[in-house]
Amino acid sequence: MEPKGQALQIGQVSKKSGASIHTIRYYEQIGLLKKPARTAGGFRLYPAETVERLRFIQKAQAMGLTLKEIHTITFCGEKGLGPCCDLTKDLFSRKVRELESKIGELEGMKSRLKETLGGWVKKPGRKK
Amino acid sequence: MEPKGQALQIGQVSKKSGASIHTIRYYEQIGLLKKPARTAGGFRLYPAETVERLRFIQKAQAMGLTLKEIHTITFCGEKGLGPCCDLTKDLFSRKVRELESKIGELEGMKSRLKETLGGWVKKPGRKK
DNA sequence: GTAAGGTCTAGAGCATACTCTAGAGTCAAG
DNA sequence: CTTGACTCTAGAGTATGCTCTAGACCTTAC
Repeated sequence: MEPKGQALQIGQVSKKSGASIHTIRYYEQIGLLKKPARTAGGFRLYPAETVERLRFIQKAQAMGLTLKEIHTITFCGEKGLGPCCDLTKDLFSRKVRELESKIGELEGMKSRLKETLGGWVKKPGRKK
Repeated sequence: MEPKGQALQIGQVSKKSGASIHTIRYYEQIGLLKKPARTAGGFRLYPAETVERLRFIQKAQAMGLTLKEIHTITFCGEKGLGPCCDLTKDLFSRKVRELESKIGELEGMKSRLKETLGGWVKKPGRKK
């Protein structure tokens, strides 16, 4: 295999991906990123794909997945990226239901709040 | 002043309010409940209102308020309960807007998820 | 007086996802 | 070889709202 592009240091990965250096190391710590190669001196050296991976993680977070869930789906097919098995599909379906119930909850809160507010505005200082 | 009802120990307050003993002590710690009277031996003695107050807190949480916000509104009128000033109204209005934006966010997540799912179902294993 | 059960305190632990620090070591340019 | 920018580790801190523990102490009934 030819060397595809040169390895990136953590700071470069950080800039390209938008994830902070701290976050990248944190992800490694919790197993969300594989341990990268190192220089003789101990600096991390990442392949270019890592930037993609971080972007994928960001997108998944934007879809409401937790890091744990992202970990599950990105390693379930061993490749590390993309939809790969029923596990992922199930997770997504479950997540949709979760989001729906959360939305319902929030809407309940909202209407309770609005009701309360409306009551105050209409009869300020008056007891029912 | 006549003694109105008898004082309750923390366990009784817990049972009547549904809040755990730990939670009640935690609320005291963060200032959400006033420090209660004590027996000679140091046991907390609560007036019956405390149960009401805990129920109020639960309701407020169900409306999406944080403990900090509940603290603000319940002490802004010095009485400890109910709507009392513009501060509370403002908080509620702000909260409604917050909830609306959260709902929008979740709905965005949901549609992104559903879209992704739909794509997988329609063309399983096929690259675009 | 003694036993059972309730309560006390200070502090640690949990879950999530970071965020930051200190102090030391590394790398590349000039 | 020095300088400056970058990176390293281990661990603490942030925010929210609890939840639990250990070991001691209090209360009440018998």
